[in-house]
Amino acid sequence: MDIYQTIHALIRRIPKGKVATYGQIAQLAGASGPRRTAYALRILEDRTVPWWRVINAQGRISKRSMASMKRQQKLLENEGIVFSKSGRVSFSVFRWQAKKK
DNA sequence: ATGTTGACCGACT
DNA sequence: GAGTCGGCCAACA
Repeated sequence: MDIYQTIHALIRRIPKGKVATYGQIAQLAGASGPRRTAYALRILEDRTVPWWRVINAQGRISKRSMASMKRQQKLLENEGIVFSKSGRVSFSVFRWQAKKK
């Protein structure tokens, strides 16, 4: 099980209606930096992984393509997540708190 | 081997 | 709030 599979498994644990940041996932996975999370999403093929619940540390959707950004925001809003006028998500309300084991 | 590229982040103007 | 900058380091050419 490589680091990317670990990251995918972690993202699967994010509950509906919550979000996590790249850095948060990377840290939980023991990955060397937030960019590993970004790469893990890039190579993602598993449709069961809720990739749209991963956003950047500014509470904003990271840019890959315009189409994917719109799609991601819509998916999150369908789960009850609210975006501010400036397109940001409030972490105090929607941030996923991973349980310690 | 060497150089470039990021679905990033935090600190700093 | 908006930019810049440097650090990060695996993947890729």
